[in-house]
Amino acid sequence: MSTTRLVVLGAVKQFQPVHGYFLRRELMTWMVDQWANIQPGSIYNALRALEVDGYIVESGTETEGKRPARTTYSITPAGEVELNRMLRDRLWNVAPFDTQAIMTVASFMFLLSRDEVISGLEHRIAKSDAIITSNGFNVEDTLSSETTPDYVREIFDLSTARLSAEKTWANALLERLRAGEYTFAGEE
Amino acid sequence: MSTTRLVVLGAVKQFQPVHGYFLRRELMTWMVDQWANIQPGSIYNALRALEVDGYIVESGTETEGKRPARTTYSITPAGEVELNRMLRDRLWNVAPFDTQAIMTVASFMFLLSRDEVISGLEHRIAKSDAIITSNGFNVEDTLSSETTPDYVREIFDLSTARLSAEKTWANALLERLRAGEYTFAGEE
DNA sequence: TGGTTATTAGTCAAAGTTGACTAACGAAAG
DNA sequence: CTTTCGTTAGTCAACTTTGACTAATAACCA
Repeated sequence: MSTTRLVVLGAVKQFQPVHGYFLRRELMTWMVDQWANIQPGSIYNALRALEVDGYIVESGTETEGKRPARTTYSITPAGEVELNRMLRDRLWNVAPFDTQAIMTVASFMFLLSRDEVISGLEHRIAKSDAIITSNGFNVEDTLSSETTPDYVREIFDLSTARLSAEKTWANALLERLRAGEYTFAGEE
Repeated sequence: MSTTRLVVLGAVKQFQPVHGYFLRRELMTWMVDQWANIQPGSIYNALRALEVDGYIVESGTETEGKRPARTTYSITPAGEVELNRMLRDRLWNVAPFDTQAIMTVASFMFLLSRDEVISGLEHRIAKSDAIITSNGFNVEDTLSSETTPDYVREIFDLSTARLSAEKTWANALLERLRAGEYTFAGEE
């Protein structure tokens, strides 16, 4: 399932009952449109698709004056399950060239419990170390291979640089989470 | 113009006359399918679209035995201009959440001259510093704003972490480029 | 020598994305 | 007081992406 659907489903959960235009504004203030490349039109498409799949339901159609009608949506129990599954997938899995997973985690981590997020981040850090090591061997192979061009090493070097940066960020966040920053699922 | 089209156009330039399946294999050994999320089907679509726009032309249709026919393509003068324009755009412009531009630069820099790439990387480093500074002010604003949730700071922090990592990578590459590593346009 | 798998080369329907467009309303400016 | 501009709320046709599918040949292996 795509980032767009995860983002829209997560936002519906937080603001339900909610209509498309509200999500559009809200996602902009979170900068989600920036890092996930979500254009307005995609939000309405995601809402329709999520409804077809039974993850959200239409919970009303309001009309203020003669303005265009607003269809509002709410999450279903199946939607809650799917949302947690998608979020958990992003939290626990690290891929060498996936730049959106960690952004999704940063934006929606509070939908999981503090304990799970802390464990997940610790696991991400370990997994990142493993990928960094593997990137090093890939660079060696690239340089000694006759079919792979040498500059492919730059792609692995960039992956390594980014994963290191994300590790630094994750460590800083971990410390703040352990100190009690932010509010997570089941708190208050 | 999208990353897919840039990547396909750049690869056509390097291997012309070239058919879709060759590009598919070649882009895989460069890991382009990984960082640019390019599936096989997208390559054939990009080739058709680039032809319609006049950036490449069909330069033949080979048939070996009773295998499926292979349509081969070559770049046009208009394609060369457009390719340089797109590449230059990625080299000289930095955006806070754009993760593909620098990957494209790493993969296709040798299509520009060594001097331009060196100047462009120097400029990218300066521009990244500016965005990092601006991210800092954005975090301040986020924390003091009543409408923007506090965790949006994590998104800016991640942007800063990544830009720093890319700066480190660019500096290391710059040193090697100044020392003569790789072969660029107009060399040999 | 016959069967299975891998490689070559691509197509296509379904799904998702893009960004320009409509259309009503409120507020500000001249 | 009316024209202009921004905001609200969403649609839609054109385009791109996805990934499962076809269909032939080559390679392996018992």
